[in-house]
Amino acid sequence: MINNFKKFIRQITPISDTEFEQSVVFFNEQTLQKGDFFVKQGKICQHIAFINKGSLRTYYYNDKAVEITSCFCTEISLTTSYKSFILQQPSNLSIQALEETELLVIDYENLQKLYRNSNVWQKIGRNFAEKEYIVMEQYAAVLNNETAKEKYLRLLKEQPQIIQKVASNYIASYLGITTRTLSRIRREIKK
Amino acid sequence: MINNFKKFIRQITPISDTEFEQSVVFFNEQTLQKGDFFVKQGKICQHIAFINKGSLRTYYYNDKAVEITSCFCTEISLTTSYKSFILQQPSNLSIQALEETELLVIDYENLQKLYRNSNVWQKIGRNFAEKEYIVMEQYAAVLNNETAKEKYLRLLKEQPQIIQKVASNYIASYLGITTRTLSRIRREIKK
DNA sequence: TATATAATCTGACCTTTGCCAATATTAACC
DNA sequence: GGTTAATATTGGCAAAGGTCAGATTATATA
Repeated sequence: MINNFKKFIRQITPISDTEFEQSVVFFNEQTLQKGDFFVKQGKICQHIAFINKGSLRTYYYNDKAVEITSCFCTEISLTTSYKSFILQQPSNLSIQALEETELLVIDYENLQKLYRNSNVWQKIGRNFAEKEYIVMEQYAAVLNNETAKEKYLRLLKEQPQIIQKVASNYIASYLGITTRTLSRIRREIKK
Repeated sequence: MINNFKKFIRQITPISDTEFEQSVVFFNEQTLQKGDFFVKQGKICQHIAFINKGSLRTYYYNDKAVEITSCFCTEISLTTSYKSFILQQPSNLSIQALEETELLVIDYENLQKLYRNSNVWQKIGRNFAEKEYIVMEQYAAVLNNETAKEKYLRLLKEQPQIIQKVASNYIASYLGITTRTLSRIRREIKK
């Protein structure tokens, strides 16, 4: 787990073994069972996690009280209820394990410590924010420009594992469509 | 202009007059006339700008070659083609002045210098990325959950100046609707 | 294996929005 | 002030996608 994390970090920026060792003590291993929550709506999100194994789903309730999946988080990436974490305000998102999931977790205070004391960690933090931005920009462009079918085909291409693993109502809300439409699309595609 | 910028920066993080003076030499003032481009699609975006006065519109062409407005940028905030700037790859966005606009501009190399030498600027950089992320998350949630009418009413409430100032086809594409739909909505609202 | 439970799919119908072309309105310019 | 060009609105129709309830399939449990 630690090694995977080190590799992950080094894809972002060089970091010496020494500095990595000194930093990694602020992280804790955590295992979630399927259905366990990493973040619960209404609570302030205090953690960022590196996903070593497994996957999670991020969701919220919109103004019409409909559950909307906003993200599927998979191995060898980071997850958090980012807005809540940044602003230290109650989360509108919940994050729930889709299967048994191994995490390496740091809390807000310790991360601020790393930021204060290390330009390397500042850079990692900025890099994470930048990447999250790019992902979200792409997601918004898709939502704004593609038809239901196009969105589904895109997901099928870009994250086929998700479609295998995940309930269809989750997929539908992630794509901004209803299960009825999803079902229609699936039938069409079979041909 | 410089003073507005200093105030703006100090809302993000404390910075001494000395450090600010030393940093601000890396920024250049620039004025755009209505219609001038700050960024052109296809070119690598080399700059971030503080908008002291005026406003700009960010747009791109989607897969169907339809022009889509993705952002309206207004006074006392930052603008850039962020993905292009971060990855130093050709921009799919263009950014164009909607009116005469005063900018304070820094280029990529100089900003990297500031990042390298200053934890304060690292923090400013991270903060900018975080904010952009939050804005984009909100935009995606709106696109995913609201009807054409709801989106329009939201814009009317949150950025009424935009609706005054901007051509309706820009507004429509920003909201992910057609001008036909926008026109229908406007008529409805008149009552 | 039978039964209960949950997930998915489908039919019938309805609403919203898109498309295209024509018209009206506004702004720009000589 | 009249002409031109750019913007905005509208009508008619078609298509995409939503709603809801019932049918079907898959999954879990006794």
